[in-house]
Amino acid sequence: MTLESSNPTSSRSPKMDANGERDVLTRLRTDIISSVFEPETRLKFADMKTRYNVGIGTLREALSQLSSEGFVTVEVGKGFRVAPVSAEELIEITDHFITLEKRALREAIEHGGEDWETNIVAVHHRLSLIEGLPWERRMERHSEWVERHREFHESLVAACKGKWLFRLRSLMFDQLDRYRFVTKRAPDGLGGKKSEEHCEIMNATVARDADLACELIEKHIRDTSDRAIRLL
Amino acid sequence: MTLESSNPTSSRSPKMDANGERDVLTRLRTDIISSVFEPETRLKFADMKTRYNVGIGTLREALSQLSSEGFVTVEVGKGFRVAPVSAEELIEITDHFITLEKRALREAIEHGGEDWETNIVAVHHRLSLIEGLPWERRMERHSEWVERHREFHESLVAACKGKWLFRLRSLMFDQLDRYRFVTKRAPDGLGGKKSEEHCEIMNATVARDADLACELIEKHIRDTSDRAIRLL
DNA sequence: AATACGATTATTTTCGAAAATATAGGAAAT
DNA sequence: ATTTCCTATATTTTCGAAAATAATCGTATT
Repeated sequence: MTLESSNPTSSRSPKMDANGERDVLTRLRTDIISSVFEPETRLKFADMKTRYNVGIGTLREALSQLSSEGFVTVEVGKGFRVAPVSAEELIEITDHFITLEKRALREAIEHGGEDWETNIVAVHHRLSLIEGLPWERRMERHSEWVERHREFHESLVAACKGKWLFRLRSLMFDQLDRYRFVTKRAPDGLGGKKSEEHCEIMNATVARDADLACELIEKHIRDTSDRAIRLL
Repeated sequence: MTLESSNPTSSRSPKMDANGERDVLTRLRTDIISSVFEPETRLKFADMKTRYNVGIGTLREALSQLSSEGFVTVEVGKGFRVAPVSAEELIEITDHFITLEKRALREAIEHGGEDWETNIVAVHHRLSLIEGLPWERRMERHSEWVERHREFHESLVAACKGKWLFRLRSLMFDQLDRYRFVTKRAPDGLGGKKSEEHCEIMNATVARDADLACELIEKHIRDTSDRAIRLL
């Protein structure tokens, strides 16, 4: 069995269309997360149609799903907008995410098997390849880093029993990602620190030290969120 | 200011279409919650189109939203199905809901004003009008009871600060509702007990006794869920 | 019998035209 | 100048036809 096939079912399947392009739902979500559209921006069908090269119906479907996920707001008869952001909301999302992530992590540590462990190490390695790069290179591949970072955190909790626990924590993670993005530009010099933290989290998790892993991950998330709050 | 206009913004707006009919998303969700379709049933567009008298695109939009909410599953190229149910999932949903509802209730008790209080009393009264009926009458108006019961629980936490807290707890409430429905037929004789519990919960909440209110509501939810688990 | 293949049917998915609705602009009335 | 009403424009929303895909069934081959 290859590592690839042992991958836990991901919350977001790749969903490539016939041409090998990511589908419009995924692309739109990525664009909102990475602030291609400012908060409150109207998402007109005419524009979106040309931008993503899909029909109106397909767009509506994607947009209404994103409204369920909280990325866009909808006012009947007046279309869709990118959801607003606020420091207050970031604080709340951070809080929920930490609670859920810690619960999920404990469950995963309790139930995870060898495949789960192995996957964590593999995914972490891919992440570290980018995090080890000098600042400029890292920035070039930022969108890739975002994806690897998401995969890493997901791999940690992939073995958690609760389906809804996983689902809710993933919902909150994606929301956090959007906020995390505002800190992208700041040339922190924290790259190294973050990379170290990821390593420590991985070690504690694989060593099945739930208390330590939870403590580390809480601090890790809280730190980055606090940074984002100050920049908001 | 009338009571009606002081109503807190509901998570689910009525969304009537031009003819005064509830929209397809709402109707479909209600039908799934109330087990009109068995779990795992395929939801074919041809059938749904005639049943709800809407176009295919509109249906797709509704169905993909319901998949975000967890009511239907989707397999690309093979359409939509009613999500499965299991005792295991019910246990998990109950657990999440209790956690969220208690947090939300504390926040609401802390921040709620006179409008919030008044609305609770009003909505509770409407609920009690049905719950006071003899068993047979109650069964006739069961779907109405479901709606009133939803409104009652929502009114309790309506003043909670956290938008996402409210959102997540509503998500879980709707899922619970689906499971709650399997207990409909059972002629329990618990109607009176439930009605009493609702009254006590209201009293504790309006009296701002957060500890008591949380204790009562936890017991209230746990009891009904346990009943449902046994019947599953 | 079992398998593989191709043709037929059933179903989903995509798309843009048409209907419904909201917005903007401009003339008339106060 | 402000409001009201009508017209023109812009935008959303709905719908079913057409394309793409999956399932079914019968026939041929081993």
